Amino acid sequence: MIRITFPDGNVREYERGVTGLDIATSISPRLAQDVLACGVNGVTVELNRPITEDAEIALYKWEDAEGKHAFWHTSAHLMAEAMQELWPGTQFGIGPAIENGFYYDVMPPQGVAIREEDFVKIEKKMVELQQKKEAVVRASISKADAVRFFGERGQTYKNELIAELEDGSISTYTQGGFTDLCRGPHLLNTGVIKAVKVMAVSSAYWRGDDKRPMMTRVYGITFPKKKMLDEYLLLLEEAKRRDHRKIGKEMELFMFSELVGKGLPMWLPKGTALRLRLEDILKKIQKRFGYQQVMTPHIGSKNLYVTSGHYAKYGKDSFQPITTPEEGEEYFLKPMNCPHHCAIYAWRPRSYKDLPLRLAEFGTVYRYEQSGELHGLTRVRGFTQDDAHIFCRPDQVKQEFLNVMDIILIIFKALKFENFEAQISLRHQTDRSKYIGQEENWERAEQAIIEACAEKGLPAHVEYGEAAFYGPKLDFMVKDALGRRWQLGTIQVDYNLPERFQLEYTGEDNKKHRPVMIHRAPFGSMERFVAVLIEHTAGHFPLWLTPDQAVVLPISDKFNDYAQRVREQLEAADVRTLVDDRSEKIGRKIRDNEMKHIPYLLVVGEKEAAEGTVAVRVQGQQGGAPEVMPIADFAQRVADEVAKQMGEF
RNA sequence: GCCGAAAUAGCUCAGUUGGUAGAGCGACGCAUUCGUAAUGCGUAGGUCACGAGUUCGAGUCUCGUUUUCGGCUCCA
Repeated sequence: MIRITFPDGNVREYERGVTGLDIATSISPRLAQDVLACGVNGVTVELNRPITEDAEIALYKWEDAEGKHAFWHTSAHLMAEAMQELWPGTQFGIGPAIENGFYYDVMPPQGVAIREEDFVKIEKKMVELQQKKEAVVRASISKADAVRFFGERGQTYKNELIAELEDGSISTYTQGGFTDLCRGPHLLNTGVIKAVKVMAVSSAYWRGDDKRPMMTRVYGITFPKKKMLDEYLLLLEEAKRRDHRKIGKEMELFMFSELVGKGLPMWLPKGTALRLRLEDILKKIQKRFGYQQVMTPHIGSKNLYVTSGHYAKYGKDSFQPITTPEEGEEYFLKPMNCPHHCAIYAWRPRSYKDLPLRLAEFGTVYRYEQSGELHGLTRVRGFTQDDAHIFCRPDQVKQEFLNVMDIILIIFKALKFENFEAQISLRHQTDRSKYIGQEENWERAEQAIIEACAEKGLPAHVEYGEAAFYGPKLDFMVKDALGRRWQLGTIQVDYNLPERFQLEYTGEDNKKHRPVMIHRAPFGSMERFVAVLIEHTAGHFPLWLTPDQAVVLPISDKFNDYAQRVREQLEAADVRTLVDDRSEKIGRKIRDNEMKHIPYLLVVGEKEAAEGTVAVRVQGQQGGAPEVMPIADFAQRVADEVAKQMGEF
């Protein structure tokens, strides 16, 4: 008998050689039906793997990441099997499960190109194969046998993978007529894959290397129930509706111009209004936290970047220098604000009494992003960071971190960003050759970050080896409508720039010391933040942010003048309104969703015409009578709501 | 940057084997003054992204360029 420990700490005894499925069956038939994979001492394996010694076990269902992973990994094999049948001679690369589904990199036979038209064909074949309910069989195989097996089938990519594996650790999985080199784990049977959808096809280099052959990457997703697929597709539709590029256009927030240049967003009046409101709020908070606003030029001399070290590292891969009539004079568009801020620090001798010195700037920077990387407002070539640099003593790092975290959390909370993650990036645990700065300072800063997170009760996961060479950092990631993770707020410790710029302060001991620099940007960049904010709220911004708080809608042209007067009164009371003197057109606009992001609809007309009243309808409210109230009351209502939303600040 | 797809009116899109450029919405004008997501009629608006080529003839076929989209790679 062996002892099996469950996640809740329960222990049960089973026969030696018991499988995950046996254990699930012993608990309940329902569980046996739902379980997809199991974890044995932290390693995920298939359900029929015999367990031969005492172990901690976890049973994974669809709801668990591990269960989904096995499900999709097996689905990738199923898709490969389908492609092998459709296009014999297809060579297979790798086919992993990903966050939403799976993909398989394949090299179709000469003359075959997999296109969107083929998706249905692949899906049909997958369903056909799935209905055979083929068992997925694992086999351990020697390296020599593996080489022979895949060699005979012309699977050169597989052979390349095998070459890197250790003999004795190689396994294959077979279902029906398809055998794949794979570590697993997999489902026991393809029969549970009830709903399949091929999502996309694109290309990817073999092993991500642009010197290697270009393979066809086919993306798919599968579910144990048809209904779940339908729901997922609906979610994707919803995500498309929330796309910041679409809403940005609808709301007239920003634009791009081929004439101006790619990746260079321009903020339209409404977008600018929204952005300025965000900036104002942050400025207000920063003032409270002892920041000083500065302004610096958009370009800097080559020497500035040679000093900072950025020239050596990025000079060739950035926007190329601006030259002047003067021989040998070169300037660069600034890719970050730090060097300028360092220059401000060095402007005059600093005392320990000056620290922490917190310099803030909404600084527009220019980075030469690869053209294929550009994406709406989330990845652009010109953007504005809500930047600040804190120069402080090493022992002040923790307190400064706590303060910055406060700022970020105030903002995230006010905007109801709950779906964020924090990541602490520290040095590699063993290899510390690439890091600059004193061991003692690193140690102290890393500890400070960890402690600061703990003190704020912020769940953060630690990534070793992810720190920049110049210092550890804490990043805040938010998910957008499509589940993509975007880095927004960031706090980074920097030992490098103070060194390179020879920054100093005079300490209590009357000796020169080197300050620590902290980079921080709660929003990250205004562009990306607004993009994520749009997708997060689907364009329904908090009342204090939205460019138009209300539409004043005359029921007929007879009331145009009245609507105009109502608007004036509201504007005088700081309510931002939009008015059109053609009621039916407004109606159409709203129906066509051009104004669906404006929170209030104010109808003015005869019934309400008692001078000084409006009929208030909340956007999205269907039917029913609007609420009639005096104009002043509405203005008060908006003011109250805004005050409530801004109470945090 | 690489692979693939796309680009037609302000917006969303149609345009069938190459034969005079289309719709809905929007804009503008006229009429309507009507009762709670909303009227009718009309007008203007396009070098079919740009540049070459094939052809009697190109939105449609070929090549190049630009931009956008989906991926890859990269990311201070």
